[in-house]
Amino acid sequence: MNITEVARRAGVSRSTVSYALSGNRPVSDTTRARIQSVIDELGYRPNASARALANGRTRSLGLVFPPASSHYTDMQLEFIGSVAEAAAAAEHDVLLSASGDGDRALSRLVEERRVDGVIMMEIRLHDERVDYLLDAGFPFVTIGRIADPERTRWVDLDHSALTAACVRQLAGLGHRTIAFVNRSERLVRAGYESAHRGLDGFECAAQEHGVVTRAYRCDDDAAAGEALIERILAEQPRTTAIVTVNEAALGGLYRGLAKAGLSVPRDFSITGIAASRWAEAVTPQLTAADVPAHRMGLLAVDLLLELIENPDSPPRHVLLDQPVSLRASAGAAPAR
Amino acid sequence: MNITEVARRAGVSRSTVSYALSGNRPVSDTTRARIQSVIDELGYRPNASARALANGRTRSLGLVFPPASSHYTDMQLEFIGSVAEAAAAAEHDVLLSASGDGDRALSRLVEERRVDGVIMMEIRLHDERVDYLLDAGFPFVTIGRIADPERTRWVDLDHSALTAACVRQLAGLGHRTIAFVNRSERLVRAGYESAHRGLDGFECAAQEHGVVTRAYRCDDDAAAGEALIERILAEQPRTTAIVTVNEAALGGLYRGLAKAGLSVPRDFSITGIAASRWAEAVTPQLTAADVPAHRMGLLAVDLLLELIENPDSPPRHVLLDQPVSLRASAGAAPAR
DNA sequence: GCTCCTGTTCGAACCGGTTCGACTTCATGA
DNA sequence: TCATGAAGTCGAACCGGTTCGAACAGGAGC
Repeated sequence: MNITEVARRAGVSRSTVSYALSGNRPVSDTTRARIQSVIDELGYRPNASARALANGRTRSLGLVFPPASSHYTDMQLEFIGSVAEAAAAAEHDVLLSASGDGDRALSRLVEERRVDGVIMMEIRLHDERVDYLLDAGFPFVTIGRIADPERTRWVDLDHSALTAACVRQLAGLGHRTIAFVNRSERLVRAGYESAHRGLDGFECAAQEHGVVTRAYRCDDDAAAGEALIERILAEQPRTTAIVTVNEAALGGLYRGLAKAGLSVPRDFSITGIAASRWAEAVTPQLTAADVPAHRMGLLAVDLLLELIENPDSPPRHVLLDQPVSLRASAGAAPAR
Repeated sequence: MNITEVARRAGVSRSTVSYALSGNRPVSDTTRARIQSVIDELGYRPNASARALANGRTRSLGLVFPPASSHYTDMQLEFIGSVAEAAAAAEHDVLLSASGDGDRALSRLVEERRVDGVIMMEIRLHDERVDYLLDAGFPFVTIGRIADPERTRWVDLDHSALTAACVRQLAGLGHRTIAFVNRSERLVRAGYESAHRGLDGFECAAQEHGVVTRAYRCDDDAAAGEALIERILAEQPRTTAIVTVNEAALGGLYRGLAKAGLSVPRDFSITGIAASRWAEAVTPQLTAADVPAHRMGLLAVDLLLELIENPDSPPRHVLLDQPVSLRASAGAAPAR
């Protein structure tokens, strides 16, 4: 059941079938109807590889995400889902590529022309994958932005604005010593964008409000969070609040506080940036800026498709702000 | 930089280049070396679409997962990641397809020959997608098994054995009234396999141990879990323990118990099946069978690749058991 | 010296689509 | 009446690989 068979049964040439399907040239109504009835009868569907070969468009998008060695976060899952959904709505597929530094997987996608464009997650301030794609002239959109963001297309959450908002809120509640719980050592070292900008926003706002701060890095799991609380309280006992961007450690942070005999939010406040799922799972629920992963996925696909359609269009990007959802984990600083 | 260009520069025919690359026919060492040096110089990579068209193998696998309307679980994320990883190791790509009941997306993958085979998640006991693929004679592996599992290939966690183990453990601790927290109404209604087999295992074991039970369904979020606890305690006040297969509601269940003034595990025990990430995030940590999502992903890819290589091989499947990780949420039944 | 075999290479056909140029037909306007 | 053009269709070339059959060379065996 290929196009030749359809043409034969409809008594027309292969090109006429093609034109009837694509609409790229006029086909008479009667011919079109005859072709359509053959197609319906046979259940014909054009072969994707052949079509891609002929017109140079695969109609799939690459989604490059970090390999399993690093822990996944809920934000990533939601993001992947929304990208798949948005792509499907535009009749595109999504090709997953778990590609780390060894960018074999990425170059496979690009150089073998498996996809028309790429969405990249877990961007670093200086990211060789971005340089590679720019060099190759291959269409791409990043989630997160590199240090010099003007030449590229991206969707990003304004992490520094959000952590700053958290500090501002805590300062307003009277907190004077606040700790920052960042992502893992490995990610920070690698130059992971959101970790750095989140920290920047935190420190700037803290300085502005005359708050004493200390920043910590924390592995992406509950055990690390629990251990970190102990360390924070030992190193800076006057700490009365935390701003966290590490949602995977959240449950551990809460447990650590409980173990230390601190009740949230009476004795200790905690805020940050997290997927709403995690923010709502902990008790008391976390006052935090929710990561709009779903919206970011849709936007990334939009931007990429636009770029693929029109390769010469100027760089575009979207910087998302996000209100802090007031839940129950931040309160007035305890009297001391 | 296509194969013609490589052939021209190496002074050989296109077929010789092809044979040098594939090894499907002998090529002299000197010729091979000449070709290789041209390839290195040009950075040539064969075009994936052309290759797929010529030899009928796309070297990609489809991964069909539920659409975003239903909530994603951590198990799914880990699974997706490990599938991508295993596929990459075998030089295959993974094509995501968020396909619900309207199986447009699935038939696109299959009929347009975008993939060589399909892995399907969220299997139902009676699943029309399975019937469709069987009819089409298309290679596939399911995560979870249909009611009549002998004809198909699958990887499944033995949910009934696991929930039974949870009941057995709780019964041994003296609990006499135990509630079961299942997945959402929608999923159960749809015939979602793990929900049904989990419930079966729970009820059989309960009967065996003379335990009073009641089964509830719960939406996949914290708020639903919190509300459910209230309902359970109202409808069956003698309940002293819960078995849950709903990891997304877990945080809410804990919160509900705390709100009711019940301390875990002193006043109330809770066990179940959950991704270890969630089990470890709650306080006290959940005694539960961990979902081996990573292993399941690898196995699914193995099974599928084997089937693609050898389409006539007999159905194979893997039923995974999993020990219950003893953490801190289950204890002796309170004296009454 | 001649045949046969093996190793190596080439040309052509093919996979299943898309697209370009050219050829009919037929209606329109001068 | 005849040029003009638009609508509709066809054949051929092309996208970039793979694979089959045949050709050719050189060495072994007779």
